[in-house]
Amino acid sequence: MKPETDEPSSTDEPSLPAEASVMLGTCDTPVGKLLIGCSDRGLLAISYADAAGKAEASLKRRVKSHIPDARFVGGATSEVTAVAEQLAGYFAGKRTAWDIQLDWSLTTGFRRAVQQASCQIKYGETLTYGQLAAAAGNPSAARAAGSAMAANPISIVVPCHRVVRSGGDIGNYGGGTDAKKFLLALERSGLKKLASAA
Amino acid sequence: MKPETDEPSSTDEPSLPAEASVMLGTCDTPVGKLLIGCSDRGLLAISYADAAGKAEASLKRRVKSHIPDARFVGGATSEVTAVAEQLAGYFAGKRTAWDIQLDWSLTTGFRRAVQQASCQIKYGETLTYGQLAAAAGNPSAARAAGSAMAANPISIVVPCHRVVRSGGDIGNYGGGTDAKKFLLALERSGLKKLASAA
DNA sequence: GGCATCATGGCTTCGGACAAGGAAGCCGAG
DNA sequence: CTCGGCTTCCTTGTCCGAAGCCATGATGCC
Repeated sequence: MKPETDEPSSTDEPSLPAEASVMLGTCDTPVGKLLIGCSDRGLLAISYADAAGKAEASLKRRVKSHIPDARFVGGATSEVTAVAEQLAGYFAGKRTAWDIQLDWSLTTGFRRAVQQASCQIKYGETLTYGQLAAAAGNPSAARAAGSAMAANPISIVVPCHRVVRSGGDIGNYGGGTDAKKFLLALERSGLKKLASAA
Repeated sequence: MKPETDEPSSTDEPSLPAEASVMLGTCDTPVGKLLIGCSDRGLLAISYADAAGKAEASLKRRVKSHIPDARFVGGATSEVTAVAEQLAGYFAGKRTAWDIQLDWSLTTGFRRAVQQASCQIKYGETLTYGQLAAAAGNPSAARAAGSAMAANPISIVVPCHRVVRSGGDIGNYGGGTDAKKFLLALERSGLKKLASAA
């Protein structure tokens, strides 16, 4: 092993394939059309689509900034359709948890910690931005937790809609407060449905 | 696999041990005392020691900034002594190549590319900063290549002393220009010795 | 209750200041 | 005239500091 290795032997990144493909797709839901992005490592992003291709361009830019050599492939790949199916189940009130491998590549640092902490909030329950910040390790970083939620790359599956203001207010939401209300109502009714079924 | 994973499943870093130990040691050479740092992944750093512990503190800071949870252990570990032995052979004019696993963790981006490219320069040969920049992928970044060499974490083994000015000038060196001259002379005489032995 | 106000913390962005260079041009010595 | 030495103006990737941003929270006032 001479040290004169061309590029690799970086010992840092685990020799990831020079070219990473990211599969893109969409999905229609009661809260609007969603963009779905999957890498070979899991679900990378879910974001709200808009009429113009603005959201998609924004998503692509974001991916590029974290995965410089990403290559985008469209069409309904199995990874994307699997996610879309679980989303359909969720919006039908039948699914209360996800069975999806997540790829956190689009986020780092405290924000990632907050986003991962939010995954602990169970279906139908809510937490305060301050409580979430505490769960992520810094009780006084409530506002930063807000920023983290705003930067959530995987809407709905990473349940940022379950985080509300401390005053009882519902708080803001990237998809609009109406969407946030809808999701929380959906989960409440889903819980009732399950309870009555039992 | 629910998405609610506490911390890991980051899919980004390959689940490295939360605590990385870095072994430190020293080595006396004709160009002065050297600091040697090894991680469990290979040789991390070689830098010129100074009378005060300034160089060591600086090295520790640098390690900390790239490997936040690094823990330093002193003493002559096998990794460090193995490096010291190869250095002794090199300064005795008997060794012309290294058999050491390198850990590039302390450097990134273009600088890492330049430093890795410099490893292609063979014993006793030299390259221009501009040529090196070209080899690293950007022919017009000669000055940036200089910065990269100045930031070289692994002196001597990553042969930044083999890079000289285009005008024929020897150029600068972290260990002092005298040390650079010494190393180049050592390698020239080493080549002659090998030639006469053959 | 509703609202203005300040405090807060992490992240992003930007502008400027570096630094182990290079090439052109100018000048005086030989 | 020619060449070494010098100045001047490129050049480029990083680092550093400052400023701004925000999906909040607690307080005080009406």
